[in-house]
Amino acid sequence: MAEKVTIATVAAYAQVSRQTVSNVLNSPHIVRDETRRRVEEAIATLGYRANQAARQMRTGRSHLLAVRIEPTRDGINGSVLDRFLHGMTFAAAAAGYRVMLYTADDDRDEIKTFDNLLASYDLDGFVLTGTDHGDVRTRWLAERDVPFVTFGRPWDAPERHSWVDVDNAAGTAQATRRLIETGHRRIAFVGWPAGSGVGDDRRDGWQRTMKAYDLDPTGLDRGAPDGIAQGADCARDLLTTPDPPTAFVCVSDSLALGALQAAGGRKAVTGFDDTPVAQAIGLTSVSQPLADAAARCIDLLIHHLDGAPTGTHQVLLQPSLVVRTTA
Amino acid sequence: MAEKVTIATVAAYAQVSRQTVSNVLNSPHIVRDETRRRVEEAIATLGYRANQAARQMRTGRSHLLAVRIEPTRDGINGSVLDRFLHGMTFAAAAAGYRVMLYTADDDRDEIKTFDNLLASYDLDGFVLTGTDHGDVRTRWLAERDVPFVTFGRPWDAPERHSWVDVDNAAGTAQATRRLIETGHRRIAFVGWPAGSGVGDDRRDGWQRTMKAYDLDPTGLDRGAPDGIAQGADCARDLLTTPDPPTAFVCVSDSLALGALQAAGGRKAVTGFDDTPVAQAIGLTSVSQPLADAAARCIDLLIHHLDGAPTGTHQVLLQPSLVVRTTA
DNA sequence: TTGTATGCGTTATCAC
DNA sequence: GTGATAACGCATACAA
Repeated sequence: MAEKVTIATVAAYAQVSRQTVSNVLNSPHIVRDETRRRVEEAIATLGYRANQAARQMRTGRSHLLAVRIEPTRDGINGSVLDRFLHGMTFAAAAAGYRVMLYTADDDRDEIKTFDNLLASYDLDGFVLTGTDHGDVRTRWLAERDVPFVTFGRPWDAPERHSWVDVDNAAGTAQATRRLIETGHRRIAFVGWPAGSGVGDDRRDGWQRTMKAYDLDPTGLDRGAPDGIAQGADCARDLLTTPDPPTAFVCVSDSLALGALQAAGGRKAVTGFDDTPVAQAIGLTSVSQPLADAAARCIDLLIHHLDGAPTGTHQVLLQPSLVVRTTA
Repeated sequence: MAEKVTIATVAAYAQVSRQTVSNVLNSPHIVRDETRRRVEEAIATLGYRANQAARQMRTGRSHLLAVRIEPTRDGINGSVLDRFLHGMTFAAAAAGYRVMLYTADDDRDEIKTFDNLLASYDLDGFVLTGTDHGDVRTRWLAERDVPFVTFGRPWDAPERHSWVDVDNAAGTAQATRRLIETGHRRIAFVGWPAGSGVGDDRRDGWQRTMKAYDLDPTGLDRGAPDGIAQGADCARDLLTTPDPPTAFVCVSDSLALGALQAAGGRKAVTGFDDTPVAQAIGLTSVSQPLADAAARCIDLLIHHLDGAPTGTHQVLLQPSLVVRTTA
């Protein structure tokens, strides 16, 4: 292991005081050019890197951001978080921050973890993936003035805090439009039961587009919990109606896969999230710009950290339709 | 925000010196029972948690572990890392450690990141997922006495460092046996090109099992880079031979999916990794005990950190075959 | 512009 | 068994 090189080491090497080294690092403009060059050269030669722990003790900032990692829930949607995490880590590193992981069983447990993380590691901020109606976690954080950004907007109060989200409605609208343009008229929607902000938003996009083209969505709407079997059930149910649909816009790749199986491949189907499953079976799906979303989350969070803590910011990103063989 | 509660706060509340509080935390046995109880009560009442930054400055240990997060490579295998990360984070937290993420483009870049992380954050150790022949990363870490554990064994020198791995050969052996027991005799292997430790190991499991049952594997072995199209190509190639196989043991779910498509669903197929794709389409696949593997990695790493740095440890875990509809 | 002194919260060394 | 003191590496107010 290389010797530990501190500010003192650099100072001695560059023949200046420790303070001057600190100035070069934190307020370069107040140091004379020639001195600064000498110090910078010493830093490079010695390979000096500031010790975060010491810096944190002094400044109270850890340069650490936290995000929760969830167990792959229903299996099919796990890669979404994966891509988001990678994007976050990359963007954070570019800004001089690091990402720390934590797990939690539920909201109450997560709040307990917030408390621990804050007390022990002095975390600078949190990125929450997803938020519910009346989220207790965001309230807890806000009450304590802990900086945070959510990926997913708060449905009950859009401007309460900063968030980044994908325009879900635009995604399903795009899928619906594509189906209409390729000749379909009876286009069904296989979604989640009403009540989830994201699901309702995606339903809206389908419904509005249908109406915009003077197509009647009545009776073409089904809702079920996420899952392949549920998607198949919904599709079968729709196919047995008097005037059955010729295409399905689905709220997730899981439901889409089910619909695809039920339809025997003879109907057009679109999914949502562009998961590996969609890529594997050639399912046309709405793709979220996850790396971009992650980067914007980091941007917003760091903006909160660095700049004035005044006001919140919202970012709405556009998804894109990845056309494959099923639509 | 609650007031900052330090050792001094606790000491004042419990009417003892700061040092006594520290003793209660680090060497409880040398403190008188009654005093210890009083201090512990104060800690609980005040909700005191040790400040990691300060502790780290003194002890040189950050209680931080790092792991690399990779961009979902070929799409289909992303969830494996996801599950592993969750398991790591969970196990680490239980032992009082936290997991930090980093990204890297290649080995050289990763080593640079090691250096930065070590210098800036005083990381306690690394978990590397996967290791190649003559891995420069493990050499770099070993040379500097940085504790690390790999998930995946070093193929060139099995006992050079501590690792946790899954018995790949046992996995394909199990799949092959299952196919033999259900009546198949011509069982092909769709693998990766020779040279990758993992791929060769999985091929061995198939080959050995065939021979154990007096079945001739000659001519039933194909190798291709990972991918659905490649799997389909291999399967088609095998199916046009004079005595075509009736079943395919595949080295990955991607290749298995391709084989499945090429065989038109009329042949038995098994995959490897039990990815969401396998779950979605009902593909029989070998499942790795990822949460367990992650926990063992953490165990080994912390053992290195706490205990004597003498000797290395190896853990080989058994995979299990998840039987679905394709075999 | 540069140098000096001080404290962040913790633990280790030493007297008591 | 307990309490004072120093030190970890850094950044800031202040004096030179």
